Amino acid sequence: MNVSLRQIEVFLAVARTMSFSQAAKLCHLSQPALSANIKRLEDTLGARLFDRHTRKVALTPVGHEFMSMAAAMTENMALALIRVQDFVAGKRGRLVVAAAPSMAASFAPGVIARFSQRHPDVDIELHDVLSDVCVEMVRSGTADLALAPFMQKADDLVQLELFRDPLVVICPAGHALTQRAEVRWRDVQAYPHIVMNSSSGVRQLIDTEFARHNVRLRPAFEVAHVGTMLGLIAAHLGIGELPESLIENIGLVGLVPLRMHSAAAYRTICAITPKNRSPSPSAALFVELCAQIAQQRTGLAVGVRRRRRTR
Amino acid sequence: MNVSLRQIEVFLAVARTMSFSQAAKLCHLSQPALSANIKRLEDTLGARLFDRHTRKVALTPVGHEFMSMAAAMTENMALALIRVQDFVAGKRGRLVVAAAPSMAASFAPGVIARFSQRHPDVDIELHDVLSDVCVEMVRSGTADLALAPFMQKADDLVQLELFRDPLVVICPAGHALTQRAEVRWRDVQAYPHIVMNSSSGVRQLIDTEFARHNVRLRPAFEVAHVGTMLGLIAAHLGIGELPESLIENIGLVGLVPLRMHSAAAYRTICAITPKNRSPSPSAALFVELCAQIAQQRTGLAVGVRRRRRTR
DNA sequence: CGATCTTACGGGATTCGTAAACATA
DNA sequence: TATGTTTACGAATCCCGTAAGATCG
Repeated sequence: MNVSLRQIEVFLAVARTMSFSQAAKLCHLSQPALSANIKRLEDTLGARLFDRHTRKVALTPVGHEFMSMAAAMTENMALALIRVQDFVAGKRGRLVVAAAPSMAASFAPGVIARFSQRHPDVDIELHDVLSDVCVEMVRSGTADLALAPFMQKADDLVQLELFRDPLVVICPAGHALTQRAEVRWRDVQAYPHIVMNSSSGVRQLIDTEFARHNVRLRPAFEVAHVGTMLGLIAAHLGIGELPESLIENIGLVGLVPLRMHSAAAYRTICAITPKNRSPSPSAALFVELCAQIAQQRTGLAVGVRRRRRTR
Repeated sequence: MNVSLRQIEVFLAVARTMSFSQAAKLCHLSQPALSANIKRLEDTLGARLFDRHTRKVALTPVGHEFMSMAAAMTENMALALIRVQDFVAGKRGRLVVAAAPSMAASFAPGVIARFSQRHPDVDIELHDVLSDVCVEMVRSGTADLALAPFMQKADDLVQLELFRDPLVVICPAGHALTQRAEVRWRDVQAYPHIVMNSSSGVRQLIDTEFARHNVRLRPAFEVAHVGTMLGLIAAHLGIGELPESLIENIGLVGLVPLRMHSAAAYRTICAITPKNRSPSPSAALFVELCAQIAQQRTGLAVGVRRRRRTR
């Protein structure tokens, strides 16, 4: 028993116009072709759907029954297809974003705001977790994408580079370093350090950089939270390095951020997606938007400098 | 945008088996043909539904979305088709039967009982109205069929003859006529008559028969209801003719029914349906059952006579 | 006679199956 | 290498449109 959607459509046209020839025009079919469609449908159902008299066409009882079914069916199908199309267009759906703490605090909110504005029917879920967890969520499929620093040796991931997130040295206001024109790793070495504990991505970056410059790290305190670090620094118990993004939206009271001179003192922030799985359309659009905003952000920074110059 | 039911079916097979080749077997298709189906579906939707790796197949997010839609759609379609099939098979539906008073009191209930037993999901509506109204209900489509006496000049109706409903003369017990071996119209003439008023089908039949036998009707009373007639007869105010069916299920107290000798003293009871409109399947089955039961009824009547003879 | 549905038949698009190519564990 | 999907191509099928036929007002 096979009833095609086309047959249902044709049937409804006849039922509405009560005429084979008019229905044929509506369906862009020749009248005999439409007749054949109805005939096939009637054959498969095993009953006549229309009583054909010479001048008029009328629904049989079976026709009436079939019509209520057919109308509901086509309506459902149309609605369902629109739903799927909206999903494909990224207008609808659910999007799970995993963001490293620094991104969750700085870059992600802006992107999410723009995205929600453009795609109000996409439910967005933001997980602010450590970089490693971000990547793990992407790998396991728990998250559609992650905003996190670049990961070495991750062949199963697509890591689209968005922008560089430089490290800054956080000092108490009036600290000796604030007098310097530029800060180098060896300048920093002299002072006691407040660092994040080793599960943090920032800590790993700092360890690498210290090692690369043959500078020894002197951790005065190992903390888990940024607030703790800032508090300790404000109390003159040491200085610390943080990604610029992490303090981007924080008002520093009695603290000064200093750019590092080293060109390598940055993390590359990426939009990370699984390589072997297709992204959801909304995820793809989200990544695209991330790239756009990252570009604008870089461009704007340059623009600001120019403005300052021209003043 | 055109998605066929076959494509949905094929898609679901792949989604369930997570394998193109296994799904091809389920769908009785060659594997390349199935691949082509999926490809076409993906093209019309504008998105991949499966991620194909060499060893395994996985649903994309769009695939997941489409699956929930597709599963619901096929399920609805299957249920709806079953509903229609049940309707076509007469297992389900609504059946409006118009029955002349005599039929509503005698023949119809038995048929309806049998029919309801066989087709419990058919809602039956019985209208016990005068013959003329019965026919009008069939003509207008208010009723699916009528059980009523044969109508002259009704080319727009199909009148399937079911059985003959003979007239009987109702006399008070001990009435002179009860002595006779057989009752003829001219025997009846001598006595005052209780008749139904002229809107009744029975009255029309009696008038015709009296005229045909050149016998004059002497109406002592014209009544509207059978009960009234029986009461008047019981009070020895006259005698009357009624179709046998009308008194079939009534206990006659102090009254005697006598068969008329005349072979023409009967009404032919028909199942009446419209000629130009297809009947609903349940109506057709009902008519068929009427014919069967009518046949059995005639057969049984003969059987009873035989039994009496063999005693 | 005219309007309308049905039947008959040739042409074209779609879809199928076989065979070969391709990709990955 | 073995398993499983994709591509290529000839063939069968299905479906459509034109033309002729049938029926009723």
